[in-house]
Amino acid sequence: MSVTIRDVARHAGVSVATASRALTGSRNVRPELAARVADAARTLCYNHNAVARALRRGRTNTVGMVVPEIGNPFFPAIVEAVERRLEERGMDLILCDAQQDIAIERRRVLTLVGRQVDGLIIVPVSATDSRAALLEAQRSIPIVQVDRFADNLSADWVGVDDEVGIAQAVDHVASLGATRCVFVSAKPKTSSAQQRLTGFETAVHRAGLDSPAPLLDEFSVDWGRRAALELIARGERLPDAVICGNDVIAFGVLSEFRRHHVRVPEDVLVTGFDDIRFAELADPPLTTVRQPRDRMATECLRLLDIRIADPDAATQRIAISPTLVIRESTGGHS
Amino acid sequence: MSVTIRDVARHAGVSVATASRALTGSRNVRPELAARVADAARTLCYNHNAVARALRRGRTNTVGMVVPEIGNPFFPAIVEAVERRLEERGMDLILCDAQQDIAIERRRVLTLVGRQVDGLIIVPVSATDSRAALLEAQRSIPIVQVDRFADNLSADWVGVDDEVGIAQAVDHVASLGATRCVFVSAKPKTSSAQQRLTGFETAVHRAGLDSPAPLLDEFSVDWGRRAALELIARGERLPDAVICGNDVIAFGVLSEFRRHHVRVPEDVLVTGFDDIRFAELADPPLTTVRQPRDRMATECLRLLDIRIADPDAATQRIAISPTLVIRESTGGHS
DNA sequence: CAAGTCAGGGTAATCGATTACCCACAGGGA
DNA sequence: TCCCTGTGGGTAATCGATTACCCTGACTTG
Repeated sequence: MSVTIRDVARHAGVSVATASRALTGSRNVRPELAARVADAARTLCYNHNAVARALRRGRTNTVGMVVPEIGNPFFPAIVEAVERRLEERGMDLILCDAQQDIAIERRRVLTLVGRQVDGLIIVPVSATDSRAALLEAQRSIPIVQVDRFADNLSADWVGVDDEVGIAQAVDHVASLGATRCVFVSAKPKTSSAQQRLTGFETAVHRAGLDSPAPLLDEFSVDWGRRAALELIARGERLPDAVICGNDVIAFGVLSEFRRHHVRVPEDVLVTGFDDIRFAELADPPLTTVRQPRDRMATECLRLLDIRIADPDAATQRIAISPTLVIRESTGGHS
Repeated sequence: MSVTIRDVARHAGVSVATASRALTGSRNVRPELAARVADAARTLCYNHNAVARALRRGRTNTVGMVVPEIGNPFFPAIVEAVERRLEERGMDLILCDAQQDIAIERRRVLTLVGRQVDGLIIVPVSATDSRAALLEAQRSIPIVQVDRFADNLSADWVGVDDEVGIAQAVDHVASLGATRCVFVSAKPKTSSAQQRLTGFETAVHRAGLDSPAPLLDEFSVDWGRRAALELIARGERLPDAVICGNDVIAFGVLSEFRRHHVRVPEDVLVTGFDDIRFAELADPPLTTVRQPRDRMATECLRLLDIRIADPDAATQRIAISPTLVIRESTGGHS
């Protein structure tokens, strides 16, 4: 059914070795023969079998990527940046979704290893529970973590400095006169959630702000809504500012505040984290901490290159400083 | 470096055939030996080489998927639904982004073919220009198109009935008293854009509405903004309703209207298409046409199964009826 | 002119897993 | 007892491309 290099070789009247060499350019071939091979390949519509090539070469020219859940727009944004970089160098990306489930994540990772990808880029689902699978995979292929990292794992990482990012948000609302400031984020099951939480605590302490107990559950719109409802339902005075652990939470908060006629920024300041594409389209447009995705993607592939070249190179953790983007949810002007 | 089935066989003191049979269960093996093999595999941390298996079996247990641009949240939503279905049956997904570029799309498709995926699910970038690559790929593997389809291509398709969807939106605004109704969408380079356009024209005609020339460019937030600006800049009376070709355009329109103090729905009604996750979080929450993504994913895999089983089965086009979700952008209540 | 070098061709080993094919042996039936 | 069948084991072919290795002939060089 499928056209193989044998067919091409026969059609061109040369050996398979010559056909292969002509097609891949791995060695010189007399121009005349090369042309015959090229013709044969074209007329037969030859398309090389990447599986066979990968088996022989032991490399696939492909990197695998696993994200916790593709439904959170922050991840497609990273994926997009990585894809673009890979595209430039003619490599492919195999993308997998872990559906926020460490069992699925593990299966995906092992599948990618079995598929002989040249490297793995992963945003781990959990700080504690993703470790095992990564440790196992690491014995076979280079791994670079992005955005989040697993605890106690000696693997490269690139992300933003979450503590600095949250501190920027806190300092910003403090400078606007906020004195009571609540943090709505995810349970510290991921490194991001952990670091943003400690970042928040450090920052409010340093700024001398009053902060009720943080509301922690998960990075979702729905949780943002429930948290906002809870704040409203408490009946006490609303905080001056709600610092959200990421943008989707902030979306939920904004939406629920709007529904209950809590005005942002007049009554409460709200900030997010990530600067996903829709942040500037929220009502009001969301002040948030921007993660420099292109920069992250570039660094990420650089780390991967280094590790592919030398699996024993010292592991690096690169924390890029994020920037605060001020919009109307804290009174900025659009 | 890597543990192979040879190592497992040696360690268990059996032949590779037995090891393979024990591990895959492809034939009976004496329980005692099976246990030895299982032990060996466990202690050596054997992970089968999917590349070698694929080469031998000619199947990969994997489907490939190509989407026009993963940045548009509608596509990750479809991907998510497909992934979930595949996960249920223990298959993998290789996802690629075509970056809205038919050259890249072509490369991705051929890569997937070369990688021997068992089937290909694609949302074609262009109605006219995606055809060639798909035609070529079709000779090697089963293809199912989702959401959009390529012209003159005999391939399965599953999507929503765009004409019906747009008609629902038009009828809805007409029932609310709108008499002047403008369509903001993408140039008819994709089947969706084409069908939504003709759907719009048919519907306004049938409803006897007045409609200025449609504003057509691309499915992006930015175009939504520019289109809204243009409507405002014209200086004439704004239309009663703006029907958008998809949700991201509607987001742009809403955002620009808000910036210019055009009230929605009081001054203008606005509708979208797709019902992406953020549609209900827009300000005001967006009335839109919901695409039943799970249903589409299910149908899509069903079609793929049929085609894998019988490559010569008659091609099917399944148009699912979408439902209108009424929210505040047309005066509905949340 | 002999020896050495090099370019370019072919043959066959190789990557790792699966499986077609063959063989030995046990058990059953005539 | 002899033949037949079924079970479970091993050996080696196989998937398709790449490439190690070998060989031939042309060209250089002393």
